[in-house]
Amino acid sequence: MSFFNARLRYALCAVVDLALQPPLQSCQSREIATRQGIPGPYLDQILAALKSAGIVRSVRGAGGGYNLSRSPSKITAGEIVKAMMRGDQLFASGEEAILESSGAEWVVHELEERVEQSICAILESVTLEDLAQRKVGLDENLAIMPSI
Amino acid sequence: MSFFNARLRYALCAVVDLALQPPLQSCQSREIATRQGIPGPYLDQILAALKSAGIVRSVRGAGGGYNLSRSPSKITAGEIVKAMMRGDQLFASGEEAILESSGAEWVVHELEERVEQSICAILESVTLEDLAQRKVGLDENLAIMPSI
DNA sequence: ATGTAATCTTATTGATTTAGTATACTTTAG
DNA sequence: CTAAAGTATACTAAATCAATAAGATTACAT
Repeated sequence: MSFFNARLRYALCAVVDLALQPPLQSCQSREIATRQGIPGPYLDQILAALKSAGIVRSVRGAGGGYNLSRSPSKITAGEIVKAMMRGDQLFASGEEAILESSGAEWVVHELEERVEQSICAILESVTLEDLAQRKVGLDENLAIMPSI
Repeated sequence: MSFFNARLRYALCAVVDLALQPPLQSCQSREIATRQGIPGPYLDQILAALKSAGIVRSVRGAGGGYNLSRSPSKITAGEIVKAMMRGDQLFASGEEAILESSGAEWVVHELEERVEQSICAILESVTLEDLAQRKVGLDENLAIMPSI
């Protein structure tokens, strides 16, 4: 099942990682990779996709790296998810064809649409700031009661 | 993206089809297949999975077929979805391992869980009766205003 | 009994996607 | 110039998807 795949999870981790770094300072992809346990070259592909979606910026050359292109409070989880979808738009293909068919496809399609709507609503309501703050909170708890 | 795949869509169509047939009467898989435009032998596999999940019953031999094992109002879309998931339980694998990790996996996991919760809530709130009635309603509309 | 109509079971296949790896190239700070 | 970074493309092994194929099993009808 799991609607999230490794690529998306890695992207979200990477971007939360960036949100937790001091801003205005660019951060090497390898640092992110080791902190988050993501295979280095694979993360590069993901960062490239995030860049072309306008979510991160990059500075090339020695001393370069990545940083968020906007403040974490202005980036939603939904944007990351959209950036991670290869080509296949949600509901691109011909709806008329389905409507015409005498089968139950249309009703099923409506259900599917309803589910996707609710997914989008959640993802768009969660910002990177929310996720980053949540992580800080959890880390503090873990520091107080280490490995129960 | 699309959280629904062909197998699941076929299963939902098949089961809505059964809900629309006169009850207590078993219905051949081939009839369902042609009505719903599903490849015959593929539907057989799907019906087998639905059977072992206790959603449909079957009568073997000549004159046999399939029917719902409960009234459509007592079967939710969520059950169909669960029945169509091969083995991979939602959130089977070790949560502790994720919690221990210093990365952002846990926060991402929480988000994922929240999304799945909302999907389940929708799917469990929709019954086969709802879907079947909706289909009947649409078919009536289509009869009144044929191919605008 | 036997034929046949139906479900049931298992295996195979080709295409696609996933999750990486590998390699080479480009840009730029120092 | 050169080393440190990102960029780009191609490749691969494994898994999954959507079927197809072939046969086994069951039960009703005659």
